Amino acid sequence: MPYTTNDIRRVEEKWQSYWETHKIFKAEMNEKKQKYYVLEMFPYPSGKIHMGHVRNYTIADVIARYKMMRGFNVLHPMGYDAFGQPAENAAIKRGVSPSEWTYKCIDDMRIGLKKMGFSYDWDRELATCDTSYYTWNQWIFLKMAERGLAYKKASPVNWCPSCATTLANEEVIDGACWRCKNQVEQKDLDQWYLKITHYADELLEDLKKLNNWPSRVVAMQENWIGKSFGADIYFKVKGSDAMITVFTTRPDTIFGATYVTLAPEHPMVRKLAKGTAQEAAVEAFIKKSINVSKSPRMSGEERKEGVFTGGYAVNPVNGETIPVWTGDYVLMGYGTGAIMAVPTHDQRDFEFAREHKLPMRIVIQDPANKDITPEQMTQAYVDEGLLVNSAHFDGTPNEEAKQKIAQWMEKGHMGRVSVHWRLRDWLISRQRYWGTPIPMIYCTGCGIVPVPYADLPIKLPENAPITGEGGSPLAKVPEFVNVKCPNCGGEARRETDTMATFFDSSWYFLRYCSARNDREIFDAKEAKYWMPVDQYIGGIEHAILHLLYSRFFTKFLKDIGMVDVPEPFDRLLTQGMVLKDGEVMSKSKGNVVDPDEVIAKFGADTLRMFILFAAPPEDQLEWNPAGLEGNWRFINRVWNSVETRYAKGAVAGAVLDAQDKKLEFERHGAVKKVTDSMEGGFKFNTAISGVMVLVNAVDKYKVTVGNAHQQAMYNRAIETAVQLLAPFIPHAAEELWQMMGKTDRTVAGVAWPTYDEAALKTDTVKMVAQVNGKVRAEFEVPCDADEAYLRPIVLADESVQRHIAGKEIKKFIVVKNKLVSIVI
RNA sequence: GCUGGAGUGGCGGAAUGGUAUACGCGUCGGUCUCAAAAACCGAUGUUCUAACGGGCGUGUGGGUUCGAUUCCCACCUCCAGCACCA
Repeated sequence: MPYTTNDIRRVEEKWQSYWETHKIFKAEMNEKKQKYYVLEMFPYPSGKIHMGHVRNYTIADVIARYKMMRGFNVLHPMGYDAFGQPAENAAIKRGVSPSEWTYKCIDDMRIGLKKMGFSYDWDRELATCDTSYYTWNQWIFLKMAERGLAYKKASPVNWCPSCATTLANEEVIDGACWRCKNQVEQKDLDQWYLKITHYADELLEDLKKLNNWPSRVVAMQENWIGKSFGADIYFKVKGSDAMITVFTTRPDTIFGATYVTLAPEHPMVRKLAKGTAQEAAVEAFIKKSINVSKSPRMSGEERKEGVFTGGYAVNPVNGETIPVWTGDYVLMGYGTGAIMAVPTHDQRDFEFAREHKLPMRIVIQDPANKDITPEQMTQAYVDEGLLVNSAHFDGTPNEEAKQKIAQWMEKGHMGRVSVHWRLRDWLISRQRYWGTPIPMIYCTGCGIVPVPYADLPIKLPENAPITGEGGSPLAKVPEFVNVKCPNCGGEARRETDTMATFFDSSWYFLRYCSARNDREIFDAKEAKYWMPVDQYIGGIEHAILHLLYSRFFTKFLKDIGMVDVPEPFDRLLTQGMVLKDGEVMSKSKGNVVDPDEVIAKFGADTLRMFILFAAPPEDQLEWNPAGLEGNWRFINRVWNSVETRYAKGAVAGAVLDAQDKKLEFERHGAVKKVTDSMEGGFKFNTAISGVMVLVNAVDKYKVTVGNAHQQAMYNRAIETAVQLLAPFIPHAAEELWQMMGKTDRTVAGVAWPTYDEAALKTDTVKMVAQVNGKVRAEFEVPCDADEAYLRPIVLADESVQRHIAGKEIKKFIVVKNKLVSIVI
């Protein structure tokens, strides 16, 4: 009887319900047991689960089940990243409330997750839009505000006119909104920021601890934080007391500075131009540069535009007077918004200088081209060399001069050694409804007053008009806005901005540690036990922001004594995309495969197995219906083997014949292979192939009718195969386990099989002989045979003889149990 | 440009110094059947040869080694991320 579609449905429903009612996967703190925390990046509840979710969570589930069989106390929770804009869009489009829409989606997702048979502790399920969760967002915000890490600042922000909201720098991609792809504008607004830069050094330093993260993720974070060493240099403005501070990573080139360039937004630009012939030109240039959204300015392909400001500055190291320009290739947001231009040794300065006919001076000599003049240069010389035209530094190697000149300037008050970062503070204000209200109050008398902790939570009002236009919906709810000042009792207004949703996902892994705690954010003792997350699994798209923010929050919560780990995620696995016909599966491309349909036909086990077997977890996975059927066939073969050839109660004898030994060899070998594949970085594809090899051997093993010994040998081998398959195809494994009469425990709770090295040793071994690196013959020889034994046998071989052909043997190399290499 | 990764049969992939292509898919042949499907058995890198046997073969070119998919050097191609960050 094959494993029919009806069997699949019956078996899968049976075991899903068994696991749930018996709370097989409930996690409880137990100091005596070693814990293992497996976590997948929780989903945004937008509807049903898709193949990307299925892959992500199947990977996590196999790890969780495997670790449980290995005896760990496993925490494997699930929840929903439930605040966000799609809920508001749905509200506008369909007239349902964001809350109603979101909870409906959560219900749909939960059904999909349960159908896959994932081993979650459902008692810890959470949704970030629940008041019981976002209360603690507000708590964290207030704690940060107390320490000056949450602050309000008027500043130019990225404004998406289509979404009518501000965006973090991270949410602007090539000058467009990451969500709606419309052009982003610059606008001055009062906004809340989190001071992530306070942790810049720690966030960078501690990357060294993340040895079990993919190197590219670490590299991306390093890049994003962007620490640059160099010097700030002070240029006096000619004819005034004003000063321009520039930042450079190349203080060794200071004697080659032939002009200074300011970002168009730099406050000195207008001051310098005032009253000069350049005033009108400068004004026009500022207008043009600032109004143009960031994208063309940042694209790097544009010609470098700029104008002379009309002012001059003095190079502090040589007293030289040089012109001050403003140019669009200098960014206000990095460094000091001002640079010293050294066209001979910086490609951007070189292009700008050529474009605007500015002077150049060589200060680092190209050893291969010593006599070149600036006029002959076709590009900046940016490699190493000795300093020239640099007063008493002439002849110094430039790498050495970087430090020497910076220190010399610092001593002479011409500048100072400095460090600048790319990382900026995190803008979290959103003019949106479906998010956590920021717990702040504006009082005309007292100014900005934090909501007292006792007044939390500040609940989202249910009746806010959501139109997608005209700013924050909360501002249109008078009962929400109008409030008494907690300080003086006078009339006051609530903050109507909500928090960016990345805030919610920056600490949810901590909430899972005690998800039902209604007295505090989480139980510190539970967090101490469960943290850090041992294995985190998710998409590469979160390599920078989500992971950086989570690391930031963990460091903050450590500083206030809530957690004791410096980093939240010990190991990180970034799973690859699911493709169909070479393209990423997506609704917009119309090439999605619905997990539900696959489950209906082949079952969740087959789907799980296909996804794990078809590619290593980090690689892209090409959807392949034929492969899926192959995996279904395999499950069927195992099912048939148990159903038709397994017989309970057989007892093995003590003596093993050659066939028995071969089977035991395969059985122990498979345990080793699967265990090694799991331990060595979760190579599920090779783990599964290991079980397939065993099943092939089991099928070949012959049981003579009535031979109890052989029956017992057979039983043992197929039992091991089912155990090894339990993490991968849990439903079928449970059913087979039961069919084999193992009713005292579920296979999910049974111990992972072990192997015996002795069983992997055979009496004889096949060896090959190479002559000059080419295989010429095969031999069956006793295990561990040495050269004295092998030499006469190998040399007597006809094929070996032919290839030696009377020539002198220079070397005779024996690699134990593998090969003999003869060199002639 | 910078950073990270990858290049192996018809396809997904395996092997991290020792018989390249495990395992699966596909294809071909066979058994069973009135027939088909399913299932099972066998073959399957390429090339020369009637056969026995041999040559070639892991992106390209070098190197180290008795032996290289694996280590080293140079290059090519592709993918991903960042990008006028001074």
